[in-house]
Amino acid sequence: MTRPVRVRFAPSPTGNLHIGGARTAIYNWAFARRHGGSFVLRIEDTDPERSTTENTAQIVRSLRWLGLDWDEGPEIGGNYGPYLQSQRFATYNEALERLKRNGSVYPCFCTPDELNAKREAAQAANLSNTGYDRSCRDLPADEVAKRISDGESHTWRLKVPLDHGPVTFDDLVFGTTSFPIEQMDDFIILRSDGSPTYNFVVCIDDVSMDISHVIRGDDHLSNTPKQILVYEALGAPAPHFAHLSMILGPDGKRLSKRHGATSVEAYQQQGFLPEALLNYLALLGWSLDGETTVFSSDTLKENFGFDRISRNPAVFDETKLTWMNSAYIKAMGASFFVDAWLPYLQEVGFTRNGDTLLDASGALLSGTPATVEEVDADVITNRCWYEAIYPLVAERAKKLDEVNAMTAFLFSGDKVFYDEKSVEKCLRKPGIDKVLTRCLDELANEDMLWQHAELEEALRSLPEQLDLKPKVVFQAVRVAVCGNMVSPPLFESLELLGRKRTIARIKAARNLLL
RNA sequence: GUCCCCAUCGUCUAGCGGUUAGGACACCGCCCUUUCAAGGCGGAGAUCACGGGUUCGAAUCCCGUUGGGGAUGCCA
Repeated sequence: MTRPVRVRFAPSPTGNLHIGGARTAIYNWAFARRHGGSFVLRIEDTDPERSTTENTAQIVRSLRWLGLDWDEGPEIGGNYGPYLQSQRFATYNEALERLKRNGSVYPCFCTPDELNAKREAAQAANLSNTGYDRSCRDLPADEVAKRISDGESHTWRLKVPLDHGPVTFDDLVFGTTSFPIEQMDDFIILRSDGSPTYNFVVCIDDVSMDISHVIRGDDHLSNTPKQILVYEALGAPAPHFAHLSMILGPDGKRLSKRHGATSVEAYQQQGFLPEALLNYLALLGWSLDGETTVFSSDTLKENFGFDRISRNPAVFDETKLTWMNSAYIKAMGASFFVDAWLPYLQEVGFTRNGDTLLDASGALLSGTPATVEEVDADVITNRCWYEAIYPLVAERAKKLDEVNAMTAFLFSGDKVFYDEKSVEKCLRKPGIDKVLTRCLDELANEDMLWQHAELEEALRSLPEQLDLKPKVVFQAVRVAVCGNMVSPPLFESLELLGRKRTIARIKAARNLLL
């Protein structure tokens, strides 16, 4: 009989969702979906000092943003709740009482200071085992009863069975792993303040939530034998374990804040698409076939398995993530693009008929940014125009946050922010005023359709007529209209800008030269 | 110190006894081109950490060494 697949992602809300946590969540999710099982979200908030509800909400938001869904969790409930560890203390107490009755735990009256002293002494003496010396393990029962009734501060420790033999388990990623019992410490499962510790509660929860597979970070590999001992004391079957190797920073050290952005939220803000992050993270330690790098979450769900998970730690390569993101932008299509771009438009207050002139750093020079509602309304009524921008930026933008700068010239009315270097190089040259004049002549025809093909048709012969290189002519027009020698394709840009503004800008640029 | 884990191009990886060691990112050329990109084509880049075995044959199996990571908390 194989029991139904039930997996969980159990972050502790002491910060927002970390890249490493996100990958763990993705693998849990993919495994559950692959096997038609359940994916449970459990919040490990037993440390009231560092846990906040805001962090919990942020983690939930990030997971959702990534496109993950779960079957049970704090905000959606389920048959195995509550899903906040802080609300499960009754379960932990009950389990502890059970362990007290069957003699697998004992009270320890050693103070933290004593323990520290012993530990330091053991380390100084180069002892092979620097764990607890078990001095409280065999205290006479009457003494124990008296000290407890006297109210003496004490913890509860797991009584490791000394004749147990090595603790062995088959890790789905690392294979058979074994720990000598002599190394196992009689670790604390209940603190002197009455709160249970991680290695205890995690077992209780996984048992009572009927978790079949524990998929988590490699940093828990050495905790696993401890937990197996707890399962055994409880008389409960241990789940299967799958440990995932760590994600490292570029320096080969464990990924942390000092490596820069490490939260999912930070990548979201930078303009990464959830599909791209998910794809990249999925590939960081797992491979579909060794060849395919871009694949959908459906493909992941259908193919994920532990047999193709790598055991070595992986360096997080933001360059490759960025490339992946650009691939997703190229493939997403105009409609999804506009939806994804919207928040960035709202941030600067761009609208089709706006006049927000920004300088090179993105600071407002003149004009009035639109409100969020106005941007919203504008995108709804001019959806086609916004979607027409997509092909211009799709091949250029690697991240969404770059799109505003790329298209700012479309939102500044008749004015243009001129990049000084571009003006010097492409505009302030002898004869350019004539180029612009001729250009205006060609565009003066009111009957001409203002579309890129017609515009190109109208201007294509200009270089030959003026006996100039195409580059000289078109770069001049580009700077006149866009303010910069680097811009999206010229004729498409003119089309989007419109007849009136294009002509106004070229005239303004010519006047600048005269 | 002790225990556990890991080791293929700069990076992510494929490989699971016989391959010219494959792919992707990044990098370098060339082509395309009115800018920037994108795209196409090509290139360089890995004595498979090192040393011993086993085998007709080892990146693949075994042992050791070195290096890295993790654990060793009244954190999770």
